Amino acid sequence: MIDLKYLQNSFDEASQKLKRRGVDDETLETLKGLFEEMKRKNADFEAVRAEQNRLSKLFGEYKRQNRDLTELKERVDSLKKEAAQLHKEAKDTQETLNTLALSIPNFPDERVPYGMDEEDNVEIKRILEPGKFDFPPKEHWELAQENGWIDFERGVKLAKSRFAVLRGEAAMLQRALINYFLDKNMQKGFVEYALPFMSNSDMLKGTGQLPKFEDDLFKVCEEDLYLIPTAEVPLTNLFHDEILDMDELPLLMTAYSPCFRREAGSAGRDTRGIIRQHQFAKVEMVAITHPERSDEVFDMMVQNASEILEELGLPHRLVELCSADLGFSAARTIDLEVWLPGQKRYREISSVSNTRDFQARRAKIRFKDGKKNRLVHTLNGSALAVGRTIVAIMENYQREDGSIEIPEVLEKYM
RNA sequence: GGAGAGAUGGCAGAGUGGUCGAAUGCGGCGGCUUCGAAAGCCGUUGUCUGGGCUUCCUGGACCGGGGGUUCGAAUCCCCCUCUCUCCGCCA
Repeated sequence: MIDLKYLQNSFDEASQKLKRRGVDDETLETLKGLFEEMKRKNADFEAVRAEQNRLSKLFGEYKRQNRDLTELKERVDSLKKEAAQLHKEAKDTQETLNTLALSIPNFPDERVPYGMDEEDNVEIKRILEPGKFDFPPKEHWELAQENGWIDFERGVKLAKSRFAVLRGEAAMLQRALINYFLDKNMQKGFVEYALPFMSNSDMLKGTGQLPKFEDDLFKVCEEDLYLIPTAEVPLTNLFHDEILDMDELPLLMTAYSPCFRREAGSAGRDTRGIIRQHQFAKVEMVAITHPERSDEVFDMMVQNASEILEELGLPHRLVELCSADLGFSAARTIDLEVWLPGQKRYREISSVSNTRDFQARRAKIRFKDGKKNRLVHTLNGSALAVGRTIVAIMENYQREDGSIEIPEVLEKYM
């Protein structure tokens, strides 16, 4: 959630920033108006309630002194009525305000380039040259077929479309990658967690998936539980509604999890292969930092993901997302895109975001700075998406006969 | 799934209608003591939010969540959620 005080005090600046993300001035005017109205109504209510409290205290005294209570009761009764009315109004306004505020995306960082769509993302650098092939490289689904690695039909039979089954070496490769990624992250100081793969709605509100993006989630019937779309949700919310000690920051956490996404708006996209599945494996990094240190941790996380790709021998590039392509909670995001020789293009394999205090405010994650409680910064990033890494290895390590080499760093994991 | 017990501050745990934002203990923080430490002693110590003459003063809200009774609710009533114990079932 954005800082409403900041919106109130620096409206022009704030609306300028959000306009770049497609939030119109009218919405922001409404939001600001509601905020001010809420404050006013609260003040009105509190004044009446203060008087009511004062008289109620008197009541006890009068009674002990055996004084006549009729007049006092009348006065406090009418105050009570008035307070109830004002309280209801204040609460209604608060709720309207809340609903609207929860739907506003984060302010983009000053560094974020302005853009209309993903075409306006800015490439920062390329790491490793794409390899040369003496034969036309195949796409991963062909290779999957030839090697018996992925069973698409039976995945669909077991669940529905966009589910697949990994078999034999492919399944082993997935297991190897998970272990390799976790080891790498731990070397960088991340602590490994094993987490619930379901979260309740409060947690999903904390990280920003709810209430706006419910359609993207799988919900468990009859329970207030959702399958997690990323381990970012449970990792970040580990410290939901907690006040941390400043000297335990930064908290660096990593976890493997399956990720479940309905891909509601993606009908028809990437229908072949396992680029876009309802369930995929991912190893996630999450950091909870002091607000002044989130930038350096961000760089470290991008560096870490890039290093892993480099060790795997996978050519990739870093892309700074433009304002239009930023995720809802992110102030800044760098995507890592891996080269797929079969598709002859770069595809997202990791995404590192700094949400600054946006999630922290929603999830109430704070730290003690002297006497004051301040909001932390939260960051998340994949290191890496396992399914897409398998795709990348298949396409980059394919031989002319269709067989697939295993990257050297993974040998001890297989 | 059946039966019962419970949910209070960082933790433990009192509080059954007003003077309770809440005893006490532990922990934390500050000080005294000490060469230093431990022990001991003294003091301090919840969160959110509004206002003000903004190292301080002051209003409101919060005792799992929601509603109700009452001039007044942590305390009484109703609903929900969660936790624990026992039994059953089960990886």
